[in-house]
Amino acid sequence: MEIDRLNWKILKCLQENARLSNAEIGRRVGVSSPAVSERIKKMEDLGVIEGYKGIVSPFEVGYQLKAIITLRAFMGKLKPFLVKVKTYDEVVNCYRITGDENIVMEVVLKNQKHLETFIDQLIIYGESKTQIVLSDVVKQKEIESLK
Amino acid sequence: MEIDRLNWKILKCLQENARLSNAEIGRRVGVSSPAVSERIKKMEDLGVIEGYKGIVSPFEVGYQLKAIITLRAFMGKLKPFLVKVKTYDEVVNCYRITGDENIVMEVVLKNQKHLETFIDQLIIYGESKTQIVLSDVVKQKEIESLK
DNA sequence: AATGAAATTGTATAAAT
DNA sequence: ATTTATACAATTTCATT
Repeated sequence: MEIDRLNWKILKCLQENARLSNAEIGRRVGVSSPAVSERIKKMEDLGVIEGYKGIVSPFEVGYQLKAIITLRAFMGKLKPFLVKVKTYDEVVNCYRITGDENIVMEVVLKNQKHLETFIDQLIIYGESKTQIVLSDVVKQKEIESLK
Repeated sequence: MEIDRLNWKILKCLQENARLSNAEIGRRVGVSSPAVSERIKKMEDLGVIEGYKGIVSPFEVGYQLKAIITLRAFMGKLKPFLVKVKTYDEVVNCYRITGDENIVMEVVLKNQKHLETFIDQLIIYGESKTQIVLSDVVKQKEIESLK
């Protein structure tokens, strides 16, 4: 697909604030609202835009801890884990990766006790390593046009 | 703050599709649109809602590789890195963590060559380890009410 | 592919329960 | 704190260029 300069401007607006009206986006990028609407629809249909997410602060709703947990799955345990991990409310992101560890997860937790019970659930699937997140340095940075 | 059942329903709607109108959210959760509007505004003001992001597919816009890169910073190099990392378009998430490594990053890249040039930029800051992402198992899972 | 105009729908503000 | 009423604004559809 051809993402022209105008579409990139629209994507920038939507990545900054997905609840902007088409009219407001139109004003910012210099076209009419039906034009914005049509371009957005096309990018949705083509999968360039995957969706629009309201970002909830885990901290403000009671998740006081964030951790990065890697898992080195036991033989035959990777596939069952890939199914199970989708059911954990605590896991906000999970990737299958190359290397000694098979899995890396970003996890939100209430407190140490919650962390302990969560890690206990992992032991049947493999060896886990936990690193506590001290701070978010970069948070869901916008995707930009590659040069 | 008290997030009641109604606010959780509204948050669920917004996390699924941030571009839903207040009227549509009202229909789904069973209240009028001004009620939705006021509750959303309050949650925004309190920081429960951090924002609304349009999600762009890195793959569809030409980033063919995703990697998890950890960095063990050299003495005195962590702080300069924390400043520098915010300027990299490739880094979509970056956390400071406990443990041997100080930093973990989620990075999007065009291809192997791009990965190489990116990693080369890191060598002045510390020792990096790169793991290629094979698949997204869980992707920006919604935050749910803790029981 | 973008605009302009008409009909529909949504938003914001106020007053009232 | 939510609803209803109202005025204003935005969205969608369609005809036009």
